[in-house]
Amino acid sequence: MRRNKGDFVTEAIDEYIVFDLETTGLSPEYDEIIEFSACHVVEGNIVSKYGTLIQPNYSIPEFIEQLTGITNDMLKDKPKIEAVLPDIQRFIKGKILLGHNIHFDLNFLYDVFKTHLDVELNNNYVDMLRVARKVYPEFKTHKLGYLAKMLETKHKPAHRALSDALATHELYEMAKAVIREKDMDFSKLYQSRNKTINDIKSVVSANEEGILNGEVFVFTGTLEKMERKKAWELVVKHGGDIADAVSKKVNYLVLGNGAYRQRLKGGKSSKMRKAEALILQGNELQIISENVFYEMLNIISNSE
DNA sequence: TCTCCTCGAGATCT
DNA sequence: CTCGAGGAGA
Repeated sequence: MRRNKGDFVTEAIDEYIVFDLETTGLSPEYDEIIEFSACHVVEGNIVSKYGTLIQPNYSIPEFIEQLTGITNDMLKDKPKIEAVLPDIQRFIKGKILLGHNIHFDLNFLYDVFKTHLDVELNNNYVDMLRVARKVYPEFKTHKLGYLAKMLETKHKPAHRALSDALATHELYEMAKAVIREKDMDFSKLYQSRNKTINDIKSVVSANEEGILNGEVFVFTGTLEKMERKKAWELVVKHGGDIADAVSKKVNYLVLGNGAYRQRLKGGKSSKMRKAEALILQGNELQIISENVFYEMLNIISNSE
């Protein structure tokens, strides 16, 4: 499933929805949501809560029953996801979302929104995991349970949606306090080597009607005719999107001409192997040469 | 030396 | 996904 999610928020925020899910497993594709809990926080205080258990279509694995304490028996009279989705939608509408390793929860939620409401979940979000890694780099791990123990949160995570959401809320408020004390620049929390990609996305104005609209590109190998940065700019200018690594959301892997020739001799980069694996799984991803990329943009290719 | 790039290892969610 | 080590080339 192609996901067009919101953007991560780089500044400290005082109003948000902190939420957590329990699911039947780790895969948004094959597993289901069995519990949703969320709190609306304004200026550090919880002003309202919403939560519900959810009956899945398939029974819960025993491992999940053990982990969460949620049993098949507990869910047999509970509403199905379709029935509670409108309430969830109302509760989070227009708000910034906070969660621990939030992409996990966001992906599940995104998919059910798309399937049952035909809506793309595009709320902006903050990932407590990323914040914790930057604020507490000395910690040996940044799991929710470990953070809660080290920082002595009042609410203890218990692999239940509400307890974990409440712990995440406390941790975020604590992290904001540390950031203020140490005068850290919150926007820097998200800086990585990926920065150049984000820079280009924010600086280059995208053409909404561009010929690459909705297409996601990844480059591998050195390009012959221009710097990779320049190629990224071209993609964004034509309405496309760029990524650093091959994943299911990627539509095109562009091979620098050097890599293309190498491929003819059997040499393959890891990006290429990953792309081929995804294609075998039925994903609509194409591997194209640098020259074909220029042709897509109507830039005349004058070699070979 | 500097910059750009690749690759492997380890992490987090249920 | 993110980080660090190390290659390739200017």
